[in-house]
Amino acid sequence: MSIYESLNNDQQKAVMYMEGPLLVLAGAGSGKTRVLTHRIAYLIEEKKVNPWNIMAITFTNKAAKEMRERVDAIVDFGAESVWVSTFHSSCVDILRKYIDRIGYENNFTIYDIEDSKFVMKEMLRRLNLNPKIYKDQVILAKISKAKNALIMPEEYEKNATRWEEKKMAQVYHEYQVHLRKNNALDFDDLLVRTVELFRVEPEILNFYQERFRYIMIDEYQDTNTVQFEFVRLLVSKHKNLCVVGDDDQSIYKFRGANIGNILEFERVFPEAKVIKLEQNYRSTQNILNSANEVINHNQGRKVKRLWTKNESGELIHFRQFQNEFEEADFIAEDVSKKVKTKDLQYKNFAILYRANAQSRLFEEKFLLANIPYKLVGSVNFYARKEIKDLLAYLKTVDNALDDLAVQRIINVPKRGIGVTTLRRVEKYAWEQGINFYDALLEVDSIPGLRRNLNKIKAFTLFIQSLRAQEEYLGLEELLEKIIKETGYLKELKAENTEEAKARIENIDELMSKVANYEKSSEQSTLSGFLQEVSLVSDIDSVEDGNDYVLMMTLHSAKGLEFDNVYMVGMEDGIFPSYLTISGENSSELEEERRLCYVGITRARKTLTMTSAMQRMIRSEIQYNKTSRFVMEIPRELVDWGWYTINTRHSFDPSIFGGMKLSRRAYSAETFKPRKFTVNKSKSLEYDIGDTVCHIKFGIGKVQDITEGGKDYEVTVDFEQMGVKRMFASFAKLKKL
DNA sequence: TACTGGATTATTTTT
DNA sequence: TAATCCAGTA
Repeated sequence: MSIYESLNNDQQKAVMYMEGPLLVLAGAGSGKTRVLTHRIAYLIEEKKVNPWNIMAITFTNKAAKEMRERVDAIVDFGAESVWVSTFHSSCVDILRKYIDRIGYENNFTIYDIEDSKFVMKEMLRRLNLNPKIYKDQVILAKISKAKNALIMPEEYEKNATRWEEKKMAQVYHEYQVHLRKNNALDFDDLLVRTVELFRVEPEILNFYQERFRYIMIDEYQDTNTVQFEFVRLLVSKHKNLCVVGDDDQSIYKFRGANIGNILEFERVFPEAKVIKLEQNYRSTQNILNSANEVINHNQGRKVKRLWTKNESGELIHFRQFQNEFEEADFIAEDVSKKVKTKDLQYKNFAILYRANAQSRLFEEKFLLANIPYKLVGSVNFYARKEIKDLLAYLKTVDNALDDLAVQRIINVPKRGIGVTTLRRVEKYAWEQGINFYDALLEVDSIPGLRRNLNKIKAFTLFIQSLRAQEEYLGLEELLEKIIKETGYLKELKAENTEEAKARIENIDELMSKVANYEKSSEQSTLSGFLQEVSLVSDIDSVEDGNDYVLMMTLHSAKGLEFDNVYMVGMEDGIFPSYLTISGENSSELEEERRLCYVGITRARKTLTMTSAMQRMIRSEIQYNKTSRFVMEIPRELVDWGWYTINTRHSFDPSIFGGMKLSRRAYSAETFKPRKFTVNKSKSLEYDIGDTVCHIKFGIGKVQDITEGGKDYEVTVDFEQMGVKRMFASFAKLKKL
């Protein structure tokens, strides 16, 4: 039997249609990834297309990785030469080869948002603009928007009518000048510069047109104008384009995603064929019907109606609570109960919320209930301070052209080199037209630095010695050396706070990532590692093997699926968010509704929506109505519970006394379930009868230890909290 | 230069 | 609530 027989009719059509541009309108859970992977297989095996000529583009590394694995699994030969990558990494690969044609050097650095902000702040200061009016974030957002719409500074200037816009254009221009001078690109530039390269160098474009004869794009509804142009240029020769998307799942308009790309696909490519995939393989009938009804309240969409052969399943559960504490309590208890009684795994559950700030309470409750969880988002691993510091050292050693990296670490740890000194060096570098680091090397000729001469020399000496050693030291050893000789770790250890401990763990994790990189890549170089690291996001780290409940925003959940989903904070003012209902802009409300649709369709078996009547928001108590989205679900599809009167979960303030998490962003790392699997083989450092200490529950006596499937389960009688059972590796008990 | 405290200000964010 | 920024002080 051929692999294509397992596909339904529409899927087969989508896989086999080869006559020009194809738009696959794939509803949630309709097997779009299957279509893409099978299409790749079909091209290679039936159409005898050289795998080398096939390009598949996704948005996240995670999606790319998954697609790669699935292609590997169904294609016998040549799968590894298929180009499967994200927009951004594809562009990086192209630019590393050819960006010198448009006035950069091929070893450019990539700025993340934090870097851009830092640069922007400095720039605004230099331009003497009032930071009260010119806010770095606002300006960067505008620049990003312009870039995503492929508007260059010159054009921005031309379009500007009002005075502020003219000023804005000037800032945009300056910012680009700065980037170029530092041989740096921000995320948006990766796309913009590639398009520019294609436009000015036809033979390079031609090369890639010949190379990528068959192009496939996933999540097409979230492409922005630059991405579209990138694709359009590439396919304009052979016209073998297949895009897969769902206009109902377009949720990144605020970041420049152009829903017109999908809605007007047929206009841009008049010969295009459209195939709809409406059979859903993921969810129950009830979940699907709810999703259909909700999304039906939107105007201006391509009409689709998902159906499934799956059973109708449970009703949608809705529970309203007095306040947010009860809400979190209920969910923690519900998960716990289901895991115990129904023999489910933690990884079958996900909690989805509108904004990251909502995660805190759930973390606290899950900690207390001993439920392993992983928080996705909020702070990207590589954006954490300690990680960025160490990476900045590596960058400086690798290539001291990156002024930003040098400036970041010159006084970390504290070397007594302050802002005034830095300004002087900067000024000197500016006047001489040299790099910051090179200016540091000429410190003797910089006026007004007498007192700090030696401090600076000590720093440059340190960097030079690291560079000298880079050649024969491995990456791991190099990093180790930096950590040791800067005293970075020592300083953190001395702090002895929860936060410092979390940072130390992150550093350990970085070490293992470096080690991993060295092992997995054929020729590991410092530059290679730094590049790999610059384009990863938090969601990429979610792996199927680990057993934990996932907590994330509705946005990050796109593309994922779970047996049991909780959508929390279903209140008007939270979701849909306050700003979208107060403004009379219905298109923003529609985007929120699409977000809701995305949330609902993540669920395979059960969906629980919760809301609180009362909620503390920024130290103010808010009273919110139940979300209009909940009301848009037909009444008969919902189990309304007892609507609100649920005495069992009444709020007991004593539970919260002294239990605040030190810091949200770090706590999740502290409870990495990774440690779960690792620890099992080791025996425990404590035994029955020992006195142990738990970071939240305090001191207690071990009553029992049993060996479970993956881990030891320990029963402890705590002085304050009473008897608790917990997983050993998760609880991290310390013997006293 | 480095630290402290008061004022200020808040979505969502694949890279 | 909580993070960030700036001004004033040690």
